[in-house]
Amino acid sequence: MKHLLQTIKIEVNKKTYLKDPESSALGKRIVEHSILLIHEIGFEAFTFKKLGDRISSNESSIYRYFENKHKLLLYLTSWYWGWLEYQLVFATNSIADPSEKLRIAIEIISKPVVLDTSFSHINEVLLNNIIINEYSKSYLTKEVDTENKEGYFEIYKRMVLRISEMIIEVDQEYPFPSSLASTALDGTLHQYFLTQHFPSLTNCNKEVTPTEYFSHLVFNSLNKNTNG
Amino acid sequence: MKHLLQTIKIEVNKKTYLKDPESSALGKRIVEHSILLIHEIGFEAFTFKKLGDRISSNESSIYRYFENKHKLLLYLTSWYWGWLEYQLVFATNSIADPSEKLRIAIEIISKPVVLDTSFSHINEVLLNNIIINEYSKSYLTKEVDTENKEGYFEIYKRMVLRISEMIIEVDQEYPFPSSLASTALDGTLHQYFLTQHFPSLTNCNKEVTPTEYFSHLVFNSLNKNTNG
DNA sequence: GCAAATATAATAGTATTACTATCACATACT
DNA sequence: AGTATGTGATAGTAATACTATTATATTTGC
Repeated sequence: MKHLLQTIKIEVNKKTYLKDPESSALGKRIVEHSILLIHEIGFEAFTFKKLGDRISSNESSIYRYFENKHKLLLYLTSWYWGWLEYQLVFATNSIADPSEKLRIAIEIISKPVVLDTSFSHINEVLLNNIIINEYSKSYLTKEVDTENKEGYFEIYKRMVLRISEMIIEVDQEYPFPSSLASTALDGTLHQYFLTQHFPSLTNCNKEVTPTEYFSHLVFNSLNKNTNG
Repeated sequence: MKHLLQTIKIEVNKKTYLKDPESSALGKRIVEHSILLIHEIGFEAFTFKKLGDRISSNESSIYRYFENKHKLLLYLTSWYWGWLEYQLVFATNSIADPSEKLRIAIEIISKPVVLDTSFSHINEVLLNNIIINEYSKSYLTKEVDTENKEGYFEIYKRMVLRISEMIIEVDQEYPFPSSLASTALDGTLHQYFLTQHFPSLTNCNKEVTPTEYFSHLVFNSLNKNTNG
């Protein structure tokens, strides 16, 4: 599996970058250290100037890779969802039983992220934290409809669609498969945020995982046999 | 009820403002038009200079009411949650049956907002839209822990706590009351956002309301009698 | 191994933002 | 009438979010 993964490149929408950061050492350093720096100071305080200083490179050089920090965020988040989608597909592909498949899917999207050595310049643990803290800022903008049309959220949408299809496989009668899938995906990020900053608003913690909560939530919604 | 409401003032944390905007005509105009302008151009593009131009007043005058636009957002969002909390308490207070109480609570937090004439300078419909599009930006910051300690999110937390308590009343055994309450509150905003911008990721629309979805979700999670 | 192409770095410059400070004027209150 | 308070106008600063230009490396193609 390691060998297989080494040859994999996560495909993100080419419009997120001007020049593919995977195509050069500087590009990879930009991505690597943007994750570290955004994690450290937050997306609002993050600037290309600061990143340039950090990697002993120049602001203008970074602008040759990314139009602006918003596009960089779109790149990072797309990469993350592409990476997670890969995990999802890999883990659920061979499972025949619909319930077991959905169970594993929920586990994949809600379990704590661990480092993946296949992508050495990307720290998936910190990137996951950036997703928790910054992802919604990538779509809560006035440009969301334009950018959606341009395909910047394709991978995320595909993730929701996949989970939604798994839900339908478990219960054809369930009336809200897309909503439940999007709630699980968005809700997971939210529950992790709450454990970090508003522990009184969640029951998730070191012992109780979001996976338990969402498994309970999803499976109790399904096969209620409302006609029976 | 109208009479009663007219004497009500929604109490927000005094630290959100330097001078109470309710205390003067200019203050009310600032609040009124900040809602219109943020709704129009989004929080990122919103500046005190633009707001000053809009109300034929001066940037510096607005700075006398609010330290910065982040604090103004905290003011607006606190006001909104305070207003919604009032609706919640008013609507559920006299209900004895725990299930019915919770049902009404879910309805209150998830139904479309309509104009409340009791607060003439505040357009609750547009404010609700600002909450949907901007609320998470008020806490997805590096300052969240400090600001949380300073009480800026008290009303929101109280809302979650109230709903969580109602959940417990319906099912003492349910292991995730806080998580379910926070999922319902945050999830509602998310589902409304999806209907507007990512309709393929939700089943909510003109016919199917978030209320139906979340009622189904919550009540099917409860009283599963896992020990039986 | 050298020229040409390309990538990167350095510098400068612009418009806007997010403020702070000062002063002038208007009104309100006593 | 005199003082306090609120508001408006102007100016100024540091930082941001870029763009443009030029210089200097580095790579590559022959």
